Amino acid sequence: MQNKEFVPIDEFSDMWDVLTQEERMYLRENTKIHHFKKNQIIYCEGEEPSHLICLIKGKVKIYKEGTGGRNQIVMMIKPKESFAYRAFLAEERYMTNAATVEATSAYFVPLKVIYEMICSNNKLAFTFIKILSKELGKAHNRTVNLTQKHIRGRLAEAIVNLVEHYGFDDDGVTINICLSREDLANISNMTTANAIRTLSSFVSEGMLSVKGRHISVLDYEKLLKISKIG
Amino acid sequence: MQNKEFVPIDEFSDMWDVLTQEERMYLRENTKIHHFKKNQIIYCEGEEPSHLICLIKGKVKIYKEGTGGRNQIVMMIKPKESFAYRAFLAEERYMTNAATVEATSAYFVPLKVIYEMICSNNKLAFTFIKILSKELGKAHNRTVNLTQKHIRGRLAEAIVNLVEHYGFDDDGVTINICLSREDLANISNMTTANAIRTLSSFVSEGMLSVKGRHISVLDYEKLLKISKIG
DNA sequence: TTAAAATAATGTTTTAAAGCACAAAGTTAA
DNA sequence: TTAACTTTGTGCTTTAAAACATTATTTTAA
Repeated sequence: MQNKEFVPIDEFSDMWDVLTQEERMYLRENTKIHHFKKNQIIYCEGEEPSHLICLIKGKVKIYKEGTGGRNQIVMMIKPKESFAYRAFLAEERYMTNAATVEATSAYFVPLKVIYEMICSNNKLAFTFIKILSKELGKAHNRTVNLTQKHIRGRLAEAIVNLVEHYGFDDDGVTINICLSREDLANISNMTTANAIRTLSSFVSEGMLSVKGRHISVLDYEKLLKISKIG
Repeated sequence: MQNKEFVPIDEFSDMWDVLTQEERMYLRENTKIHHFKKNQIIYCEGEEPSHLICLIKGKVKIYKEGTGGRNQIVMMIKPKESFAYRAFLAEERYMTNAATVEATSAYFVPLKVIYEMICSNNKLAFTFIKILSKELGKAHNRTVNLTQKHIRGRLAEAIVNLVEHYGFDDDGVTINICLSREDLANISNMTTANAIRTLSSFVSEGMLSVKGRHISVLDYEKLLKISKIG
């Protein structure tokens, strides 16, 4: 069941540190690995949740389809993070879609295995409580940011969040994620044309430099300031 | 510690059904009751969370202060619901403010008591997991609704949500909550003037009738349709 | 290696909603 | 019972962002 290329799931992400040796084995036995190409859909709104997914490598966007084909990205996932479990825990169907933004490998754990372990291991239950509480706080923040800030503030904040989440490449300035202008727009709640325009003005103001989809941050302080003022 | 006017907290809200007899006693012994007048602030952004609050009677708004004095109401609380615990579970300070919208009584339970019980009672942990998961789903929905729908859709949706949450008075049409136009605007992400205007047009279109702050729903289907189309 | 498609870039027009200003009606307080 | 204040209601003006249109530039595929 385990792939020899990869370490076992319980050693990969520290969210499983709280498991007993027995539980770790149980988790390993029930974990499978799946691979996805770039821009592949992992799950869709309305489907029944079946697995917790823990990213090994690659990047994933979680988004909701809005009116008129405009999507809203509600969160971005990076390696070691898990997703696709919320709907199950709420006893709902998926309310979001998940798609890769680059080639991706991930552990798949049946949600009933997760459920059993949450029921028998308090510490794991608390791990989920904490993750969900933090996510809920972020979601409230995002709502206010996206509804009250102007275009420049929204894009600046989106870029700041990408920096904080994915960090920089070895050069120390290039953000370690490549997104289309459309995805950038869907994170910042604006049209693609406006994302392009606003990104260009950030470049001409000397805050960023852009090479295709690679964004480098030249003046982080200024970016932060714009993201706060709105 | 208990007030004779009110039933014990564990009998009042069914979220405590999962507690053992011993835990119930422990909960009761540590619960106090507080009373608030209309428009009183219960807690503020930045404060250290100390108590879980369970509403006995009255209504509470949870809101974030936005730019330029415009607040965003992120949720409304009704009797039997609990709040003020998210920040504690996420090990953060409050990110929101809470204020009464009418005279309110509430149970106050120290969060360390809640923490102890979550750690010792898996079922209670799961209760919180489920509540948080559902809230997170709602928050994602709200984000998309508030960012993508137009004014009429946003207000219609806000009113639909109020109906679903608070229900009707005995007459079967008047929504069982009275909010200022400003609060209505702060739920639907618009200016007060636009809330007033849009509400008036809903009235002149025969969907609603309004007497001061009392809103009656005359054509729920139409309201629902507008809330969905945007 | 050309064609087709997707993505990026820019200019122009339109519009939804904010901003502003002011009046009327209710409330609260002195 | 005035006065002061808050809330509600409207009209007018401005503006931020969407919508639309068109042209480059990449990327992908045939």
